[in-house]
Amino acid sequence: MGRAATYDREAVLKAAMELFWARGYHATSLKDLERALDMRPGSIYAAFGSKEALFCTALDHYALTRRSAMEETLARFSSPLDGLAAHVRMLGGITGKALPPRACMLVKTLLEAPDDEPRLRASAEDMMRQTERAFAERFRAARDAGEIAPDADPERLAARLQAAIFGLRAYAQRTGSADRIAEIAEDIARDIEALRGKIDLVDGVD
Amino acid sequence: MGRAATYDREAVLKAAMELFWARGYHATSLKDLERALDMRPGSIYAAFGSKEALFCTALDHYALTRRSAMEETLARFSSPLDGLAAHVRMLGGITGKALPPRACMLVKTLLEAPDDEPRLRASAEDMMRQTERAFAERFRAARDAGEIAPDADPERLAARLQAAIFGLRAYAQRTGSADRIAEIAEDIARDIEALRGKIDLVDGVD
DNA sequence: CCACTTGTTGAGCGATCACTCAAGATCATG
DNA sequence: CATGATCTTGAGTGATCGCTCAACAAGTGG
Repeated sequence: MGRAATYDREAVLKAAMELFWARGYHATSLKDLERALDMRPGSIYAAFGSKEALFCTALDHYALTRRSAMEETLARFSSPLDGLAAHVRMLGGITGKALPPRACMLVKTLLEAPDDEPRLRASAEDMMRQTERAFAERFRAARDAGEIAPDADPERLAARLQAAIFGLRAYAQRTGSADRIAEIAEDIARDIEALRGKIDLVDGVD
Repeated sequence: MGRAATYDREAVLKAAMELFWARGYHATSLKDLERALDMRPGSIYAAFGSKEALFCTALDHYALTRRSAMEETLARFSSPLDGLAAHVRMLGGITGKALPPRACMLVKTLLEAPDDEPRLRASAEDMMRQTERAFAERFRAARDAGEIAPDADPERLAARLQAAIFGLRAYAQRTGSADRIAEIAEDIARDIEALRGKIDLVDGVD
């Protein structure tokens, strides 16, 4: 059935993701990719079609990786609120260890992509919306379980959480201080847990 | 004394800033700049030296503009805490009006600049540090005035606030909804004002 | 061993990149 | 008006961009 491919697609995608994540779309040239993937241009184009398509595939790979890490964390807690708080602490803690102190690749893509590159932008926006929806579902579950006030707005809480995480990760790229980042993550996590306290102000006065 | 320059340096810088802000450093070509500035390459290079130098100058212009807007807002309040809260509300409110729903240019630059472009990155980081220091000073003033708890950490609060603003602006680029952005800004502003309440938990129980 | 299919290679394509510089345009002054 | 100083112009520089494709390599089935 012809010659077998000599590269490991998973490993290649991971290398491409790492390079694009570190340098961004425009600042990454095919020469850089050839070196990082140890592939010649013909092979790259046969495997992925174009630089843009390769980037989108790498971005997908990134989103899937991060999403499964998040769901793993969330699943470890029966309380939705505790799960979300743990997720934020995880994001603040891994910086400098498993993850480089680098902003979210989706945010970097969103901020880098000009209006005339709609595919990259739309791809990043779409995955962000998915994550935000997952946040909203957890907040809704917390509300239904009576963890937070019944008049709490899950969508608003989800938007606020996502914005806070965007900021946390962007700030992580600004400073090298792992301690500061862990502090900010801790603050955000406590704000989530504090939603439990606000329920007392509403109907805990009986 | 020779020929006088035909362009208005202030207007040209503003146009360059707008273009770089919208499209980013790498995605902005000299052809784009020639069109936006209505200048030919020779004039651009005579006036600014290089694309990188022009970007840095435009970035300076951005930082100065935003910084003066911030100080104007802060000066309208005798309470440091109220000033900071108003600043955040201002950032959330102008989106879609005076300002486009676009992430902070400093953040965009920080996230776009790879490690081999240290000048852009260092420039953006430096201005961010200045803003963060200004935040810390206001929090310190609030503490000295007894507005917030005496054991509050101004630097930590400043870092958290800057991260929150980074996130707010990045999220603004993700969604077109001015209402959502205003809501998030309102949440952040209330968190700042709520620091006043926490003082009661410490020494307000007498 | 041959025919066939599929993967890899890398020189090289046209386009575009940031940038230069000799020539021309436009001032103030003599 | 002539001169000198300064600014503007835009064709053109070499380098690099993303990408192609004919030639070659390596596998399978007969």
